[in-house]
Amino acid sequence: MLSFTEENYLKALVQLTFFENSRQHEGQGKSEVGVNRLAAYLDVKPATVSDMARKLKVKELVDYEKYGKISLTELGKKEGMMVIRRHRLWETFLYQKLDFNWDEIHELAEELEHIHSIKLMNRLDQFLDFPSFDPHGDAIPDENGEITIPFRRTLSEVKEGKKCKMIAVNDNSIEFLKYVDKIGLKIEDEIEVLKKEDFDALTTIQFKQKQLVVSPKFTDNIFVLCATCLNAKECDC
Amino acid sequence: MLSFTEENYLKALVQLTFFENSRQHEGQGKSEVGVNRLAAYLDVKPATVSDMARKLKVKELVDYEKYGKISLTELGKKEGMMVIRRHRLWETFLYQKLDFNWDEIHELAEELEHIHSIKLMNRLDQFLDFPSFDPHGDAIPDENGEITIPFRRTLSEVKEGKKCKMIAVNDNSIEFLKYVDKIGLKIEDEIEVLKKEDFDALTTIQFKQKQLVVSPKFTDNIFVLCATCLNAKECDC
DNA sequence: TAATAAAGTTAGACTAATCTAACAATATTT
DNA sequence: AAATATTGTTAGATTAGTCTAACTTTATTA
Ligand SMILES: [Mn+2]
Ligand SMILES: [Mn+2]
Ligand SMILES: [Mn+2]
Ligand SMILES: [Mn+2]
Repeated sequence: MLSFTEENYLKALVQLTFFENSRQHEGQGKSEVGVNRLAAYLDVKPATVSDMARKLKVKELVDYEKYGKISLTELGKKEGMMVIRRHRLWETFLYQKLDFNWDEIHELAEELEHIHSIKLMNRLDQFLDFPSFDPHGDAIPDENGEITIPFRRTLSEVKEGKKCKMIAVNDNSIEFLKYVDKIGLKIEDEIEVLKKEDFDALTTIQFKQKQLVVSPKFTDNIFVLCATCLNAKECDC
Repeated sequence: MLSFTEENYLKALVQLTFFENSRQHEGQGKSEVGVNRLAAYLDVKPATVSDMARKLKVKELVDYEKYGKISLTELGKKEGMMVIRRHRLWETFLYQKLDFNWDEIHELAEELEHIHSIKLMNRLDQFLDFPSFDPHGDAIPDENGEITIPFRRTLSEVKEGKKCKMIAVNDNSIEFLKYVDKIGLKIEDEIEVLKKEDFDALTTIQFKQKQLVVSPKFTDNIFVLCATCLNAKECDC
C-alpha cells in the first residue's frame, strides 16, 4: 500500500512528466525530471527527494540512478494517474453535487484523493454520470489510469479576428479562478480575439457582449479550441 | 490541527466514556477510562497510550494525571464528537447516494472521517437532508458536536409476548450485519418476542411473517423500542 | 582544459507514533 | 499487613518523512 506521501510524489511526477509539457514534447516523450525540479514543485528540499527517489525505485515505481533523472515506470504512472483520477472525480462531485465554487474544490480534493477504494471511485464515477472533464476542464483518467489529453491551445496563440471556445484553465490558483469568475467567463463560452497589441502583449477580447483588455497572465492560462481546429491540429486559428 | 492519530484517540474516548455505557452510567457520568482499556480498544500497547495521554493533556484535550484515569475535556469531547459526526455523515452518504451495503460503509468512513472541513460536512449534511441517524441507527451529532442518544433497549430486555420495533444495531461488524441481512431484518421492522427460554437463553422472534430462534449474540446487539416506551423510560416492555 | 557554477548525495539530527523490556505504583486477596 | 496481581510508566529502539550542512558529481563557461 502506498503512503499519502508516496502518492503525492507519483502525482507530481505525472504532472511534471506527462501533463506540464504535453504540448511541447508531443510524441517523443522526454518524460523525466530532475531532483531539484521535483523538490521545488513539492516544496521540499532536494535531499528529501533524493531519499524518496531511492525508496520509490526499490518499489519499482520509478526509474532512477544516482545523479540521474527520475521517471515513472508503467506501474508508477498508473498509480499516479489513479491519484489524479480520484482528485478530479472528487472535484467534480464537490462542484456538481455540493455546489462548491471552482476555486474551493482543489484544496479539498487534495485530501480526498488519498482515500483508497476502487469501488468507491467507480461508484462515484457512476453517480456523476461518468464525467470526462473536471470543473477546470481537465480530462479525468479512466478506471485503468488511461487518459486522452485533448488537443488544446492557449488563448495567447489565437490570431486576431478569430473566434474560439474556452475549454479549460491552465492555472488552478484561487486568485486566477476568482478573476475568471469576476469577469463572468465560463467554460464553453465563446471568445473573440478583437485585437492583439505586440508592444505590450495585451489582447482585447469579446465574450457575451462584453469587451475586455487582458494580459498574457490571463491569455496563457485559458485553453481554447477554435471552430475549425476541433479535429485538425493543423488549423492555424 | 489534530493529526489522524490524535483524532482516533479522541473518537475512541468518546465511544468508551459516552456511548459504550450510555445506559448504565445514566446521569452521573463516570466518564473516564484506564490506559489498558483504551490500549485494548485501539489495538496498541499501554506504553503507547501513556505517551499519547501526556501529549493530549498538553493540548488540553484530556484530563489525566500519571497513574490516573483519562477523561475528555470539553474541547476534547467536541473534537471527538466531530470525528463521529463526519464518520456517520459519510456512512449515510455512501449508503443512500452510492448504494453501498451497510456492511461496507464503516471501513470507508474510517478514512473519510479525517477530512477536515466544516463547510464540506455542512454541505454534505444538507445534501443528505439533515439525517438524524446513520444507516446503523446511530444518532449523528450536530454541527456543534451535540448529540441526543435516544432511549433504547436491547432485544434481550424485551419480555415474552411483547412487540417492539428495531431502531439500531449495537454491533457494526461485517459478520453481524451480513447475518441481519441474511435473515431479512431491517431497521424500522416490527419484532414480536414469542418465547424466551431461560435454560439456554434462546429467544424465538417473529417479524415479517417469519419465525426464528436466535441467541443472545443476536438479541444483545439489536436495539429496539416498544410501542409504549417511546416516551416513557419506566415502561416495562 | 581548468575554473566555476549547478545539481545531486550523504551524514546526522528531529518529530510522531509505535514497539519491547524492565520497572513502579496501585489494588486485591489472603 | 504482607503477598500477589493488576495496572501503568519509563528508557531505549524503530520507521517514515523531513531538515541542515558538508560534500561530490556533472555541466557550463572562460
Ligand atoms: Mn485540483
Ligand atoms: Mn481540477
Ligand atoms: Mn461506523
Ligand atoms: Mn454507523
